[in-house]
Amino acid sequence: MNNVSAPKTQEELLQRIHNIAGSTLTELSEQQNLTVPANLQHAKGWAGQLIENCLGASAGSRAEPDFPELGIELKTIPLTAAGQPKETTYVCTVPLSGEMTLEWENSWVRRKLNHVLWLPIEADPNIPIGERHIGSGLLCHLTEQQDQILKQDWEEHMELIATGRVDEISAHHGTYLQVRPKAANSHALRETTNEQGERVQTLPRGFYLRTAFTAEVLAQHYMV
Amino acid sequence: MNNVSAPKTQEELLQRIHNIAGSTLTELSEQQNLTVPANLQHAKGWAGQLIENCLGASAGSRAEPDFPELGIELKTIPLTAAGQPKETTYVCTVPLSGEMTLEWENSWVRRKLNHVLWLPIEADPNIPIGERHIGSGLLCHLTEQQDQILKQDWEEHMELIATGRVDEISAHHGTYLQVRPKAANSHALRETTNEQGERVQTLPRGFYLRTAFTAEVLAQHYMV
DNA sequence: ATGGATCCACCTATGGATCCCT
DNA sequence: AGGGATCCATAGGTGGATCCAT
Repeated sequence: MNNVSAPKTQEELLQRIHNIAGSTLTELSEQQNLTVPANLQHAKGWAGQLIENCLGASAGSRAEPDFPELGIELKTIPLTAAGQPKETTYVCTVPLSGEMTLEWENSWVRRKLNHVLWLPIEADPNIPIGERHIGSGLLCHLTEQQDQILKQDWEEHMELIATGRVDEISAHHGTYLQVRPKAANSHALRETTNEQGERVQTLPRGFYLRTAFTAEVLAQHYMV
Repeated sequence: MNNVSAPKTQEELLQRIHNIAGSTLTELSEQQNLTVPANLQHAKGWAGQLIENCLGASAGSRAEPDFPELGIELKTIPLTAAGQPKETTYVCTVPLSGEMTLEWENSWVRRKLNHVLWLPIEADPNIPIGERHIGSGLLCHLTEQQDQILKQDWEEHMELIATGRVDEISAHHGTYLQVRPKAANSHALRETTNEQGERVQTLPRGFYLRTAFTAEVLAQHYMV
């Protein structure tokens, strides 16, 4: 695998995005001397990591945007044949122990989402993995309205988490932001504190963006 | 069956609505000397007609509101256990031949919907028919916004109908107002004119309100 | 053929489960 | 454990079909 250096400026990043727009995953993987998996069943994050490599994102970083110097997070969006987001978008882990930010403005979720480079990728199951095309990237800040709705979702989730009631949260909650399992399997355990203040084990969770949110992000830019 | 006289004023109608609010279908049917069916499978319109009788609506009228002197249409709304409309609401037949109104303001749909007495009825399948309660009636005019959206839906449908393309309309079309089959069965036929101006047979259709519309009507009044 | 509506099979949206890499 | 995500069974929504009375 080639190690591409980090882009030094936003302009450099946008140039790289422009360069790969229209490429297929096969083309990108050849640049990286990687082979394309026959299916994504056992390589779910493959395309995302391939693109991170191509763009010089800092790999495996924690609690930081993918391009820390630029403060920009990269998110691929798998699109159906109809051009709609096919899947929800993982944002970050839900804090279940340790100190929790209780102000939306300082939260991990908001820091990740405030400045995002959205990159659509074809994901119609009829298209072989290697032949799927990369679309045009969109660099977006949250709109006022999106920020308000995400804030409300996040505050409702965090209220339950902070009071030891994370097990009451289901994926049905939240307009844009969901809480869902994020683990190797349903038996995975992580420490947290229950309503009585006792240490107990629970399933690890992540924050996810519903497709309604990402669809809206895309729609905004179709309208420009 | 008792023949209840038509209410002479809007106040009289509202008084009758108030009187039956909270009653069960068994109570109403006893007043009318009718028996409650075990299920609605072979008596789909039973509750609606029972209530028309109780209120003195003019039976089996055509192209007119249920209370012609008052200009008021009666619509029952079946509610799920969660208080949401369970079914779409039939409005009227789609004109497939003869002269067609092409102005929303004069349309049959708008004349029926502009002034409606909505009457919620419990319709949770776990509740036996006779034990289902009548709710509180809501006498409503269309709001400006509802009128605009219905107008747009209706115009889009009528454009296709008037140009002989009714078969291109599916129930997926329309924000609030749908066009769906309205017939004894899928083999029923009715005369219409195709794109070439020839007389052909097609399935009879009706206009229906989506549950999104009736849910909004109810929600407006919860908010008052 | 209109007015009163509900039935029910299908299909799709998605919630919960899972997978790889570092 | 965190970051990259997609898989897939199933519940729920609803589109098309149907039913009775007049």
